[in-house]
Amino acid sequence: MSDVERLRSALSAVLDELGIAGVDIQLERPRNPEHGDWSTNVAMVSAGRLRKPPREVAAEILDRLDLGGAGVREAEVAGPGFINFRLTSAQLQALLKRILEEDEAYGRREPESPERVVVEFVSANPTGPLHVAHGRGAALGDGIARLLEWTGQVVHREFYVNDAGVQIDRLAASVDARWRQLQGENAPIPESGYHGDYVGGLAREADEELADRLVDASDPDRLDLFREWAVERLKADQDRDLRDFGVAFDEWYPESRVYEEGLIQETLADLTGRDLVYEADGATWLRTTTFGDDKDRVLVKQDGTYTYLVPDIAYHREKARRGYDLAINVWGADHHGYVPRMQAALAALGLEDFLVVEIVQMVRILRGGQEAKLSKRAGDFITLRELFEETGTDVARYFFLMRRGDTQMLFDLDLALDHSEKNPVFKVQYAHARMMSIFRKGGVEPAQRWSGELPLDRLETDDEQDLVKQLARFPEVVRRAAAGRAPHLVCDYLEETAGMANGWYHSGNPSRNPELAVLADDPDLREARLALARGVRIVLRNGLRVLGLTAPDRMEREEQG
RNA sequence: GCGCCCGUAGCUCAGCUGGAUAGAGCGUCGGACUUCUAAUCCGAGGGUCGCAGGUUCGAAUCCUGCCGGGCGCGCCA
Repeated sequence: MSDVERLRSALSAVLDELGIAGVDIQLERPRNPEHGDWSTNVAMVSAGRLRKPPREVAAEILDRLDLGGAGVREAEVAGPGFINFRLTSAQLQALLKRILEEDEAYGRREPESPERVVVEFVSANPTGPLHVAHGRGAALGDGIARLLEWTGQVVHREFYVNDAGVQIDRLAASVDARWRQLQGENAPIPESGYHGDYVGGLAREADEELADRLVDASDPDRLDLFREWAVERLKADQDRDLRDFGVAFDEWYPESRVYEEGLIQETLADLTGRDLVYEADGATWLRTTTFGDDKDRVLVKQDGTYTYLVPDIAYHREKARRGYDLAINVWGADHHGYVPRMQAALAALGLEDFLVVEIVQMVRILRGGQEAKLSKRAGDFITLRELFEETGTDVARYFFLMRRGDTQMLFDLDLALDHSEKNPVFKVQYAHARMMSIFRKGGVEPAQRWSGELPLDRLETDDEQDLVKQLARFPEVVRRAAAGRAPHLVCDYLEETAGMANGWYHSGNPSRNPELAVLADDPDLREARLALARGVRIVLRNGLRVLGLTAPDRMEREEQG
């Protein structure tokens, strides 16, 4: 049982005695250390029900509380009626022991009934290289997936491949135009086509790989060849870019499968059966307004073709049929207006609350204080690969994750390329490497699991006790980040933890304060501090893993010149 | 015009299921420093939380209205 849980159950018992069971017990860690390790507002919340002033209620609660049993050293009524608690040092030692015992599992949880969650992200059209905005979606989607895994959910990472739409026709036409140019024809790329330099490269490669099949092909056959070849080729490129970025999908679900497996007809029949479809103006409409959309939506256009909504509904209906409890989609900001109609359509199928959409806002890249936009390769955007090859994958991922996904972000390339501790990624990784360095220096095997008794009562300084409390917060940070699908909370926590650990380490610089050094002469003190260093190491490593970053044993010095 | 997101220190951003004196990093300023290999460390200054109302014992946080910025509002995808 953790420190909070002990305290919570003790408080709960008292509330029972007072006849106000069921009051929501909020325990929080006060910002101000003078307010103790834990603080609760239960007295203020229940003052109304007891018809007594909050401070009086607080005093009464304290009177009945079994402090020792709750792992509390002292408690006090403060301010308008807060009750502040300070933990016993035995309780602090127990917290650290738990970290050392759980080691690689510290911060993980295993719920009784795990949910099956499909996280769909990136889902870029296979019409060109991935750019930085896709990178943010990739980092965030994978970060959310990892958080859910750490909280015990069963996660499936899925990429929806739009291989059947108009965009693909345009891609094929663009490659075809480039190919005909190679044959000496005057064949301009269609206005609505793809004009990036990479299309020329595709045409040349297709010419080599498909050579003989192209020569005799009719115009429509050649377009089909290009369509099929280019989609496979670009999909493979995207997959390679993502893997090199540390993101691996469990499944690439092609839109064409929705058609091939007859899901369109099934879905339309399902909706029609629910009396939610009607004909008007020569088109077929879905009554999404019944489910909160601001207007009804067309399913089948006047010309008899489907709107993009149809395959999308069919696809998400299929996700539910595949047995997932929850679908999380990470979408670009340009699709946010699409969320209400999609959710309305799913609600129409009895799938309300099945789909959660996380919106990823735009990324601007800042280099040398100026906004960078141009890329030689892609024409009008910076590719994801260009970015992470320049900064390294750890840095790029972290920078995307350290901001909330739903706000626009400025990606400061100068800071990303800075290898000092100004760069938050390196600050955290240095702190980890620093602990590993101490282990090497101290002749300790870091992988070895802790067992037996440790003289943890020797951790007496404020820095040390604060650090233990900080490490104890980690599981709660993971839980909150997962619940809010907000990896940036983990980044904030890691930076704070690294800062505290670095401060602790530096204060023990042997040239200044040898008595504070981790590797102290006193064997017990040394052992206790090494245990704390190991706790720091565990939390930083696990935190970096949650984010999908490496936790280096040592930092490589930059090459000269 | 309507909808969504945003507006917090010079800059980039946390904090937003209401809680005690609003935080971090960078930059600035002032001191130290050559190691427990570690590309430094310590400290200081810096805010009408866009504006105005409202709810509340208590509002950066919730509600309303403005102002400013971004995005979206197709029988396009």
